[in-house]
Amino acid sequence: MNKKKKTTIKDIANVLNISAAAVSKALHDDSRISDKTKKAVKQVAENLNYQPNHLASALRSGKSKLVGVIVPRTNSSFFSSVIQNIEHVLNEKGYSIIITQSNESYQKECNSIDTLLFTQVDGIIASMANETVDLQYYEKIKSKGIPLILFDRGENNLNVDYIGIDDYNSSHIIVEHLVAQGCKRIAHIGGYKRTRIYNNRIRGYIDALKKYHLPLDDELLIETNLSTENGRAKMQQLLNLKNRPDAVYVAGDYAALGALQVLNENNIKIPEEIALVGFGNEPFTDMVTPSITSVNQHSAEIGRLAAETFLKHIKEKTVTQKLNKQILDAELIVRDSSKKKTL
Amino acid sequence: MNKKKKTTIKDIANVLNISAAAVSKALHDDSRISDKTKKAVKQVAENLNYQPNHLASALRSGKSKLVGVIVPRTNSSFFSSVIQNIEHVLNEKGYSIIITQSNESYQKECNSIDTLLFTQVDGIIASMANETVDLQYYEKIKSKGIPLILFDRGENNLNVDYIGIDDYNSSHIIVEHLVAQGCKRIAHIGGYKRTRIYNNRIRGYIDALKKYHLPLDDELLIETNLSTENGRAKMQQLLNLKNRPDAVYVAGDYAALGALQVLNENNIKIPEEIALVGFGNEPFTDMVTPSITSVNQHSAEIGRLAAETFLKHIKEKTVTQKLNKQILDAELIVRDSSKKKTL
DNA sequence: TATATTTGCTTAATCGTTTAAGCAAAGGTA
DNA sequence: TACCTTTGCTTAAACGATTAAGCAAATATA
Repeated sequence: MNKKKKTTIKDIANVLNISAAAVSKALHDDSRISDKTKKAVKQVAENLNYQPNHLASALRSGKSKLVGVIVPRTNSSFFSSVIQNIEHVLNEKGYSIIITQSNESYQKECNSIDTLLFTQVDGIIASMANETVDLQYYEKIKSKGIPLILFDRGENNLNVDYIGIDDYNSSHIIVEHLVAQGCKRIAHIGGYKRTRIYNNRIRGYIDALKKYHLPLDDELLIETNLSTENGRAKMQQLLNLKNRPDAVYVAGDYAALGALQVLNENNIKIPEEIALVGFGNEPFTDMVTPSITSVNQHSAEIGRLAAETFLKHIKEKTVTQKLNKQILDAELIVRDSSKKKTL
Repeated sequence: MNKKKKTTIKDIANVLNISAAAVSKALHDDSRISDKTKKAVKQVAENLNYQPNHLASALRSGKSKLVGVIVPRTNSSFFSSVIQNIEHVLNEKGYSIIITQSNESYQKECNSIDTLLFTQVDGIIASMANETVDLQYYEKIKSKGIPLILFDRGENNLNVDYIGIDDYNSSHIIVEHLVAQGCKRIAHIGGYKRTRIYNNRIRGYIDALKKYHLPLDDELLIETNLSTENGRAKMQQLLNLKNRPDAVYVAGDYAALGALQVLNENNIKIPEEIALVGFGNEPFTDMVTPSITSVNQHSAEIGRLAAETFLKHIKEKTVTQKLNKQILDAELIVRDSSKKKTL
């Protein structure tokens, strides 16, 4: 019904009999405009319910004030929290975010990048899909000269900012904890080695085993995509071994959940017979029986840092990007699934 | 490093010695441009890696090709799935979506609306925050003349499109199921009556009790915000009753989880002593022990319909909006928490 | 052959804002 | 009084695309 023409700076200018340029400057508190005019302009703007046309200013200034965020999925507490914090920090500086989900698909990720570039975002903050190995699309972002910030799932070769937790050390902490519980045959259901973070967790696992003089058994180190289904399958595989492990460290909570289900279905006592540790501290780790020990990834901090890193780029107009890692310490949340001894 | 100037249609025009207008038309397959020129233009566009400047076309055409989506939160499987399907449908038609989270806060919701309007979105698809009672900001959207589509949490008074499930009938199905299990004192931990969907669930609960000639006991009908914490508190409240219920229907899965925890902690047999039913079919309902019977809300369908409804508005250039409800049948997923009898 | 229509482009205006350049008036300095 | 600076604005050109209007050449119609 209200097919109201939107108010523009020209309308304001007409009311006050000044130029549109003066209005624009008044609204931006330019020093060359008198206080009297500024006050008048702002008053009229208010009266006419003036809303600046973002498209016009974006076109003219070359800045869209939009930031693209790419995540594998939003329905994980980790990514959701990261997003929330990115949004919070950026909103305060007048930026809006466009969220896209890759659903762990490389194809979808490429589409997302195209969409974001098409929308003229001023920067992209991303966590890569599991599938992603070809970095050509990310190079495309860099070649456009807009800031690219990676978090969680990153890649050294891209030479851009990266924010994440210390995956290598997290594995150490986990193995240390399990050893303290008296575990001697610790298995690892890990992610794919080609993904940096999972590779680090695997390396950390191997080195920690060495440190505690535990045997490194190939049967106990499994790569998978960390879905719940695969967690089930791989746990079953471990149970079929002649020499079963007495602890399983799973590199993702969803897969850990699958493992837990299989253990429960086989009436295996957790943690007495087999202790279980997950990764990610998803809310459900505290809901299931027994609750699953997991690693808190400091999602809020990661989101905040990613946003601030973007803002730093914008402020400094640094076009050259280089590998700049910000690594946070992760935190082990010990729960029933690995608490053999009352500490 | 690559501070490449972006290619514009002028660049293409210069290469071919034709006008920018001709290039624009060629790219849009205008019938008044020869096939030869079209082919040449597209070739050059490809060679120069031309990417249309979305801001410019949006400004000129008055269409940003962006759709705003407002949800209470993204880290629920329901909203995440709705979003995913909205995105899927809209992307195919050349639209991108901007997702914002209200975090159930009215203030944050208003900010989101302002941000989206500022970004010149072509439409808004929203599910309202629990807190929202003042509809003034939603009226603002309507007054801008852009399509507004509500889903899940809607409001009749706004007179806009609404897509959701049949909450009233869902309650009927739940009560019917519990009666079939032999339950005679069915409690309801519901949401706030002021929110339409929770009101419908409460009305459905009351009417279904009447239908099955069960007593309607005020003690057994509780309003709350459906958080896990409140689920715990209200379940405890029910346990403290002299005359305990033999079934509890909770209007949200997170609150149902809290109820489950309290029941487990008090060693109450589920479903033998007290049967439990949740709402929303969150993945964790299938993970906890016992698994929780819940209601599937057809998130994918809702997302698809919301997107298609938006597209219909755009196509028909219908500026006048009216209350147009699309109500889907919900589906009860029976799990251990209410399965007394083997059916 | 003369006129009408179609084809294939060009010109120029436009979307709403920002911003470099310019200019008159007021105030300050010598 | 003559000159310089500052103040407070205006003018006009962008940003990159779309599009109405126009026009010449080619083709069709009478």
